Amino acid sequence: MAGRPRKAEPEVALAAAMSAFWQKGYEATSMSDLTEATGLHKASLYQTFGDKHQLFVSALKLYFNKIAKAQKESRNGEENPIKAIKASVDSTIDQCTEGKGCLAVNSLIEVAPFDAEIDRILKQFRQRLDKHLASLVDEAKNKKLVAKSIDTKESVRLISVFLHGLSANMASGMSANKARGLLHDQLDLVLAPGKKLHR
Amino acid sequence: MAGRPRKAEPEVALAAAMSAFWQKGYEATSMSDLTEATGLHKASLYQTFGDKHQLFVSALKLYFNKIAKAQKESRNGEENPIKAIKASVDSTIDQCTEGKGCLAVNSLIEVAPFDAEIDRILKQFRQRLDKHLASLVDEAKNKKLVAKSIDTKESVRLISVFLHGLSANMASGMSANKARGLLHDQLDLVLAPGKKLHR
DNA sequence: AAACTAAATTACCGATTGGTTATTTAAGGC
DNA sequence: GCCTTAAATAACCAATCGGTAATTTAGTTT
Repeated sequence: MAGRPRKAEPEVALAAAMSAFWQKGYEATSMSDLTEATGLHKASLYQTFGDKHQLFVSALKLYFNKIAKAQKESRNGEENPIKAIKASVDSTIDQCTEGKGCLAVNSLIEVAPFDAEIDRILKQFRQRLDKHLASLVDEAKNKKLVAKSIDTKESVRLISVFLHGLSANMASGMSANKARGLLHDQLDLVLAPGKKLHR
Repeated sequence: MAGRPRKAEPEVALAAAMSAFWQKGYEATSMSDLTEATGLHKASLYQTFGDKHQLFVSALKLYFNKIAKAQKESRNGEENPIKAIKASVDSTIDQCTEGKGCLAVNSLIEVAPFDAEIDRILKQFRQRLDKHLASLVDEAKNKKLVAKSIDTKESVRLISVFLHGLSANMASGMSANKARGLLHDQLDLVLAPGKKLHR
């Protein structure tokens, strides 16, 4: 019934592959980069995950689960929806690494324009994150912490686009601290227009 | 003194190469893509522009001249510095193409993290654009079209990061119109906080 | 027309690419 | 101990990669 035991759980290898794609991008990551990162040999990778493209899709989905999980856990009992919003977007920044940025944004630029499947996955994921943010904004409006006149969808868009910009900047060296600072200013502008920036 | 005449001016070939890099990115653009785009044979490209990396550097610089020129021309006698700011950032959006985004932002993510020279060039270019924006903001402050309490550098940063985000979104399909709309909202938030968004 | 010169072209290079096939190794079931 | 099963491995593949050397073509100069 059982054959030779595998040297590593597929999830562990997949996490390593994700990290490799994250660091170098899809095109620049060769199969030999992936074997080095995972510790598995080439044929084992093909047997377990299919070809390079399928492996990339799986890595992206793993990345999404990571982000979504961090986003959900970020609230952690926080009652104030404004603080919950801050915690949520902060967790997104924390998942970006200085010098690597966000795998989803990187892929949006590098591979989505030529790959309908990746494009679909990325758009779907973005929608999920945006809807989560929107529900927090609506909650803040209900609790009168944010003016009713604020357009929820528009506000989320302004924050979301800004996050994309921060990811691009972190990919080329902006520190997480700097990014968080800018992000908080953006949040204040969008959700509490007129409030003085904290600098 | 003179040898065989070239079939195309180097600038024309360079523009074609730039377009190829813009569409597919640095890694994914092969030398054969470049020969096809330029109409020149491989050895001619090497003779005229050096290797692939040097060609890419030249293409980036051409792109910058294009953007900077469009930015400067965008004012075109406009007296109102607020309108000049709008025109300036609009010209940046106009240089982004739906499905391609901005070559500089794409390169910031794809190649700058692994290429010190490209990183240097991109940072230098970003500084030039930001300084131009900053001078327009200061002008607006002097003419009392914008509150003196506004922090120029911070405002420019918020606009610049937002532009990066728009580029990422345009690379994966956002229309130029949509981008311009979001950008104008962002400008209003940053430069005229408290003003109602126009939707 | 012969000499000179620079661009265009062809042919070629070793290395690496993504991907496959055949073989070996290491476990459990009988 | 043998058979089965599944994972690891090694050997191999055509195609393409970026890059170069040698040759041909098409002009100008004298």
